[in-house]
Amino acid sequence: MSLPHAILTALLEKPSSGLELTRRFDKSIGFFWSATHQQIYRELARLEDAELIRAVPQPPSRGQRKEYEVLPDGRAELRRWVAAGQDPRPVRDPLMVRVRAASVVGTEGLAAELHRHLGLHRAQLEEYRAIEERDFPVEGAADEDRLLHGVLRAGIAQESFWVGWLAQMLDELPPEEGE
Amino acid sequence: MSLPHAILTALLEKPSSGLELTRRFDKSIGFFWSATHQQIYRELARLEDAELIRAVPQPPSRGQRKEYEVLPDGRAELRRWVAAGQDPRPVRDPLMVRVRAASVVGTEGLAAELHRHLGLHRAQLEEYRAIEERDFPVEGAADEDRLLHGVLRAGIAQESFWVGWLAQMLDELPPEEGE
DNA sequence: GCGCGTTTTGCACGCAGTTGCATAATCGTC
DNA sequence: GACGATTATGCAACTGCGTGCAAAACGCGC
Repeated sequence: MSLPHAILTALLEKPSSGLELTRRFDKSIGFFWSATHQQIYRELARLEDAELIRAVPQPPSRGQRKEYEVLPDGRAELRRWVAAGQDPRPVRDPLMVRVRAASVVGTEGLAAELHRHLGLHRAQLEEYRAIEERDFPVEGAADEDRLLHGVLRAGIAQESFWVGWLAQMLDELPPEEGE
Repeated sequence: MSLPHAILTALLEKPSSGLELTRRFDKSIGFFWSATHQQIYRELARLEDAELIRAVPQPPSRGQRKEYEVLPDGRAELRRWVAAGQDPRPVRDPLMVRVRAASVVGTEGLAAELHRHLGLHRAQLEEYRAIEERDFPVEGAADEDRLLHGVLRAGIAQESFWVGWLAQMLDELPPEEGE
């Protein structure tokens, strides 16, 4: 259950409304924990219920912005969670299943799909690299920055791996018609 | 929705009962698409309903082994699925969320958790390497084998990445008491 | 100041996956 | 041949997440 804690983190970085959060997720935390706006609204309501966050006083009504901020209990809960243990979640990679299936029923149509993924991962890699240049231009920063940079480096390494792996697989794959 | 196709693949490699499937999942396909026995039983029932697989004739009763095999329609469906497109699922990595949270509320307790993960990934890497030595001792095999070896190489690369990344993060992290 | 699109929040439903428990057959042991 | 442990299948309830849709406020144009 990481979503509530991802939201607490985002709100500590900057108090926001549901929609703002959704947008910030799309280009930072969401790289590692994606969430739709409904998930976020639901979770904000739960966190407010649990009194870990609160909406800054405003006339509450539907369709009206509600700005949330983290309460002391929320910060404490996040601190507790950072130290808590949690096993890595089991891997679930449809592409690997697909390749395995192809080894049984034939590789027809597989190359195109690998190609498409290659493009997607290349694009993501570019995006990460751009963020790195923008946010971490020099080495030797503060502890806080080193952690954030570390997370970004993980993303870059993962995407680099996929780009390399997909290229190699496409190389080894018997060519298809219409390529 | 990869589970039914993972099961079809496994059944094509070798007709099996539900429990056998569960066990084979735990040490092959399950590395990339884990599943519990309940998921597998439910999915087998659905696949049988859809007439993609069938139970080889036996006195059907509870607690009695039911061996399943893939029907022609099932093989066709799997072939169709291999060529189908599917976007990579959004990443969901609790550990990255945790590190990011730590950059806001402090790293207390984080090192221990990173250390634990390092151990787990090291162990998984060992397991993959053992499988590689056992199943793919030499290069230049058949197409089918090259695909399977490719999937395994992906697993090895991922685990290697984690081991390296975690070691570096632990290196950079300020040391804690009681380490 | 009225209509209309946009922004922001939210509900309802369904599916995939997990956990806990139940039930039936089988096998070993004394 | 009775008992308990193990094997094998399955049901029920719950949770997290995704999709589709609705509803309230706001902003803009005329």
